[in-house]
Amino acid sequence: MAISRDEVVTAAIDLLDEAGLAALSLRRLAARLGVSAPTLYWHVTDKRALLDLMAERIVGEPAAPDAPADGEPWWEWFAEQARRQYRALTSHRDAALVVAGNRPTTSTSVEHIEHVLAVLVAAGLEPGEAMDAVFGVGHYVLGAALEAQAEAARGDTPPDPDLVARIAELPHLRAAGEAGLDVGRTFERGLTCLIDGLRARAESAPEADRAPAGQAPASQAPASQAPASPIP
Amino acid sequence: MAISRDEVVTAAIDLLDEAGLAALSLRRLAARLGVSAPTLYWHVTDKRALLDLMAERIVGEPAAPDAPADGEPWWEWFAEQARRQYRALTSHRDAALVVAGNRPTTSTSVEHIEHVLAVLVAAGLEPGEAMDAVFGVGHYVLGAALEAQAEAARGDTPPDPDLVARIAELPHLRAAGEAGLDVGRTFERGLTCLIDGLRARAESAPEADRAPAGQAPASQAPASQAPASPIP
DNA sequence: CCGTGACTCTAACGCTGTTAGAGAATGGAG
DNA sequence: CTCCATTCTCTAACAGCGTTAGAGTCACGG
Repeated sequence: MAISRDEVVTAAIDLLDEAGLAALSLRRLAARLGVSAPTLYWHVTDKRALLDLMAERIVGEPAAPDAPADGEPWWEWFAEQARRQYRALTSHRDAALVVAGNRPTTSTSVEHIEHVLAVLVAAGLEPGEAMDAVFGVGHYVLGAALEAQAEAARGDTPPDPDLVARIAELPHLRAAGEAGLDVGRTFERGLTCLIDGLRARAESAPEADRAPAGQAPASQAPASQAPASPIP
Repeated sequence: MAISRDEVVTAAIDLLDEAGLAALSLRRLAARLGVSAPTLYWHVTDKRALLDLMAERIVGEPAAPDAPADGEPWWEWFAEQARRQYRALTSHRDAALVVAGNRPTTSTSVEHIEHVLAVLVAAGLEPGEAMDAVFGVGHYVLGAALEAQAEAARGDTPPDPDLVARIAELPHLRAAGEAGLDVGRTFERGLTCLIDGLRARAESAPEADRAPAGQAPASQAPASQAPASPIP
């Protein structure tokens, strides 16, 4: 019947979605493919290598535009890239853990990174700064996705009553709890801060370095109006 | 001889440092304690629970000051909190992975979070915003530590020559590579962006909410002078 | 018709987390 | 001193894991 490597990876991601990372064993994966466990070793060198392939496919899923659309400011476009990655990581169960444990420097995405760097350099950043910005946003997105899924995995477990009692005693913590916690909003707010800071750095660079790419000069402090995303 | 739970956790962290997370098995840990493997189940309910305890101790290690020192701006103090956590996570091998996979809402740290919230609220943030700021910085720190340790774990493996050849063809990526990559500097730059963005948000809040805590009004755009850390 | 490569199989190894249940030490009560 | 309960540790064993060795099947080109 001859299964292919892509089928193995696809089935592995399906199994991940259904049962989670802890239950992703080669024997179960093989059973799902109607095959014996050692057979998988013909298609994949290792379980580790399989996880690498899964991570590569998961982060490679979102087909992101390589540059801002006409009239779109670079920072909004950059924030959208981050949101896309966040969605990719949170749309599969435990995907953030899979990506975190495995090498993220996939060879196929190298061209895409180049395009992102081009946009950031055109916005006024040094190449090294642009690289650090890509990494920095990547770290933030990964950490946020990780935590979001960790909380989702807790889910059923009821919160420690002693803990909630102690929280109720502490005024700021209680006020924050009453304001409601939403992981999506938390992600958006942090992303906004990060990109606002990046924007300030880019705009403080000498004007000569900058291509007139974006528009809307935004001569004031960047965060005070029109942040990357209008979350109240 | 009667070993204690704290001894188990200590030995587990020592073993983690020496051998890494993959080699942290209950049998090896028991052998190091001069004890049989099932004995550990009297001190700890689960391996999962042991990892939780390890995570709790690791993130609880840095004894951070609960408020800015006299004359210290809140943003520098806040950045220092983040650096402390980053150092805690990177000073033990695979510590970021241990923390990532386990519940971070430790009951002992709840008072410390309250103090951080108090400082951020005094700086002009709403309680919900302050909570999101704590989470956001936490996500960033975790992601950065994760990636730093993943790269450290690669270490020996030589980079794919085909990949470096492709990178050499792409101008911005090559320029970024020539500028040199340093995970510490990447972390600092991202942290600066995040905190600058946060600072802008705090300062755009109505003045009435703010206690006259910090100083140095910084009436200009926050990022352009004296960012949280002076990395060139 | 035969060989060669692609693909799959069974059997097994050493390791893992975890449980059952039996023992040794210790310390307070009668 | 004896007895009992608690605390702590042990051996034996289970099911499952990733992984290797090596033999077997099947299609296809010469």
